[in-house]
Amino acid sequence: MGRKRIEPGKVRLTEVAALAGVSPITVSRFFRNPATVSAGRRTRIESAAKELGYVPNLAARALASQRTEVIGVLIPSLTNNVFSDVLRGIYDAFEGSRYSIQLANTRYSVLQEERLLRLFLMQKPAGLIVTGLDQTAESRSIIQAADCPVVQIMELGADPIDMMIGFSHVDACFAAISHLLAQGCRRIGFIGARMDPRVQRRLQGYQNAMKEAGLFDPRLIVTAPVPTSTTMGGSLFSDLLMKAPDLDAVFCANDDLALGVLFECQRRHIAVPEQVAIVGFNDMEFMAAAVPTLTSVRTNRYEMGRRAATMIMDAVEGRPVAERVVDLGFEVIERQSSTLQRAAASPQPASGRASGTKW
Amino acid sequence: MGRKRIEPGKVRLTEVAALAGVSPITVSRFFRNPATVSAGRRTRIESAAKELGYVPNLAARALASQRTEVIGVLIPSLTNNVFSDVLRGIYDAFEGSRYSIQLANTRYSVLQEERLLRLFLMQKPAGLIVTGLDQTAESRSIIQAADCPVVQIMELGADPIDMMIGFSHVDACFAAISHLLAQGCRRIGFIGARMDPRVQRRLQGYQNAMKEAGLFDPRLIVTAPVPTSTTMGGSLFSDLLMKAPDLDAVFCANDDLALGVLFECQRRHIAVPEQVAIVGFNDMEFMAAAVPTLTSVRTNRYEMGRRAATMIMDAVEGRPVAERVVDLGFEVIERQSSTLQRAAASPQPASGRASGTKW
DNA sequence: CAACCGCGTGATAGCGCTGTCAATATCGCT
DNA sequence: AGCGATATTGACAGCGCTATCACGCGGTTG
Repeated sequence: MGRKRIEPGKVRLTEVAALAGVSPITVSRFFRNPATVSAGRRTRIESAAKELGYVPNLAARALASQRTEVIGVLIPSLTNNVFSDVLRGIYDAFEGSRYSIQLANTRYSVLQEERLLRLFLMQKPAGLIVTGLDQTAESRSIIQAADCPVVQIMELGADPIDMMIGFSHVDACFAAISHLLAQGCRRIGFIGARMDPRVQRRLQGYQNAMKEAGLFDPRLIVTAPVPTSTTMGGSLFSDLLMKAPDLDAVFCANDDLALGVLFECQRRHIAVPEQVAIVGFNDMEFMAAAVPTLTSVRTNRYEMGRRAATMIMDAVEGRPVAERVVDLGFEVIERQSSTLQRAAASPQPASGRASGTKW
Repeated sequence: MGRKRIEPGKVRLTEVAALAGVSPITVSRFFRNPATVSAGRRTRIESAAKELGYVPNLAARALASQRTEVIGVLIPSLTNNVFSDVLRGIYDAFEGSRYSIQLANTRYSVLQEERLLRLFLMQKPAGLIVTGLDQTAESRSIIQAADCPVVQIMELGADPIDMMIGFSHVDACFAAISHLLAQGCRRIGFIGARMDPRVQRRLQGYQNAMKEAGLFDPRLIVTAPVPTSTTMGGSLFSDLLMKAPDLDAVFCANDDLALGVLFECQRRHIAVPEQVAIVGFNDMEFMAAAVPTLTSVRTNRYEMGRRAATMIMDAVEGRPVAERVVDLGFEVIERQSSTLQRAAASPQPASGRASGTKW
C-alpha cells in the first residue's frame, strides 16, 4: 500500500539543501527571497542548485502556500486586432514579473465566460482581467468566489466589480459624429458588424448625436450580426447606399469596415471625402497609410492592457491603487477622409476624458 | 509547530465524500472519470458536490499525480495577425478539452525563448507548441528536460525536435515569384520588414527563383529590421523605386506591406498591375477586398494551429500520431494585382506540398 | 544583570489530492 | 455449489513545498 518510493534522479529542495549543507526550509526561503538568507549560505545554495539543475515545482508551491501567481485574462476574441494590442500591453507589463498569464477566449459569449471563470477558479488565480461590463450575475458570483483583485477593461460603467479601466464608447462615437456634423455632413450613416456590447454603445452614441442634431433617420443604420471584415465593410456600405442614396458620410464601428468602405468607394468611383466622408474606430495603423488617409477614433489599447496589469499587480501585492477606475479617454484623429471645405466650423481636435469636458 | 488547522468553510474532496457517504478516493475517481463509479454513488456525489460548491484544487491534483494538463505555447509576436489565426486554431482545438494553454511571447528573441521555456519547465507541462526551427541548443535541451510531446509550427525543416507542422517558406515564395515571371514580369522587387527567420527563407525563395530565371539583381531587394506595417510598406516601396525605377512587380513579404505598396501606388498614380504588379504573403482577408484585388500566397494558419493542438493531444494521451511531420502546403491566389495580358503563359494556379511536385 | 528584541535558522506538520495495492462484491461458467 | 474473473471501493502513504512556531545568539535596554 501507499505509493512507490521516490525515484532516484529527482532533484527536490531537499537534494539542494543536502548538497549545500543547510535545511530545506532555508533553500525554500532563498528561492522566494534571497535577502532573508545570510550571504554565506546564499552562495552555497545558489551553486548547489545550479549544479543539480534544480527546477522549483510550482504545483507543490501553490499547494503549500495556498496561492498562485496566475493572472486570468478573459477576452472575447483572438481575431479582433483590438485585443491583440490590449494583450500586448498586458504581456509586456507582466514580463519579468513572477506572474504568469492564463488567457481564455469567450467568443463574445457570456455563457462561455461563465464556464471559463469556473475553470479559472480551480487554479485559485491571484488576479483577474475581464472584458467589458456585461458579466452575468452568475459570472459575478464566481468572480466574488475567486476572492482576488479584478480589473474590467475596455469600457467604463456605473457598477465596477472591483477596478476598471477603459473609456466611454458612447462618448467616443458621439465625438466622431459631432466631428462629421461640424464638417457639414447631414446624412451620416452608421455601419456595424458583430454588434457586441461595445459596438452597441457606439451605436447609442451615434443615435444621441444624430437625434440631438435633429438628423436621426433609422434608414441610415445598417448592421449585421456576423464578424467584421473588410469585405463586410464593402457590402454593408452597398446596403446602406441602397437604403440612403443621399448619404454624405459613414461612421464605421471599426477600422476594418472603414477600409472596406474605402475600397467600395474606389470601386464605385465615389469621391472620398467629397461625396462621402468616412470615419472609422480604433485608429489602426493602416488608417494613416490609406489613400485618402482615414479619420478614426484613437483609443489607447496598449496602455489599457499595460495599466490593467499594473493595477492588478499593485492590488495583489497589497499596494494601494490610487485610481480604481481609470478613464483613458479617446481622440478623434481627423484625416483626409472626413476633412471638407464646405464646413464653416474650425477643425479643432475633439478628445474626451471623464474629467473635464464631456468629450 | 506544524501549521494552523484547517479552516472551517473550506470544501475539499473529503467534505464532498462525507456528505455523499463515500470515501474521498471515490469522489476523486468520480471527477476524473465518472464511468468508474457506480450509478448510485455517481448521483449522490454529484449532488453533494453541487450542494457544497466544490471546486477541485488543480495544484493538489498536479502535485499528487505528478502531471498537469498545461500546454505551453510560444509565439514570437502578439501583434502579427498571422499568429492570431494560429492561436485561434490552437484555442479552438483545446476548447472543451481538459487542457489549458499557457501562452508566452518570445518577441522574436531566442534568448527570451530560452527564458520562457525555463519558466514553462516549472509547471511540468503536458505538451509544448513552439514556433519555427531556430531554437538554440540550450532551448532544445530545456525542451528535452520537459520530457513531453512537442510540436514545432510555422515551417518545415530537416531536424524536428519531435513533431512538426507547417510549410516551406522557400517554396512558397518561389511559387509566388514564378507566378510573376509567368505573367511576364522581369524586374521583380522584394520588400520585407522585421526579417525573422521565415521572412529570411522567403527571401531565399525569391533569390532562387530570380537566379534560376537569370534575372537576379541585388538592387531589387529592400528590407528593414523594423516591425512591419502598412506605412512601412509604402516607404520601403519608395526606397525600392529609387533603387530600381524600372521595376515591374513587387513581392511583399507580408500582406500589410502589400497594402502599403498599393496605397503608395495610388498616391503616385502608378497603375496596378499595368505598371507594377503586387503580390503579398499570407492572404489576409483584406487582400480580396482591395481595389484592385491583391494577389497573395495563402497559408492555412488556422488549420496549422488546430492540427498542432490535436497532434499534441494525441501524443499526450498515448494515441499514435500518424503524421509526425505535416506539410500544409500553400496556394498562390492570383488576383487582379498580378494578372497581366502581356503574358503568354496560361495562368494555372500554383500550389505546393512536400509530396508531389516541387511546388 | 535580567529582560527583551530581532535576526537567521531549523523542526514539524500539513496543503488537497491521487497512485498503489488490498479487499470486497458481483458475475459467468463448469 | 465452487471457482476464477471482473467491477467497485477503500486504506494508506506520500507528491514537493511552505506556514508556523521554537530556538540560539548577539546586542540593547532599564
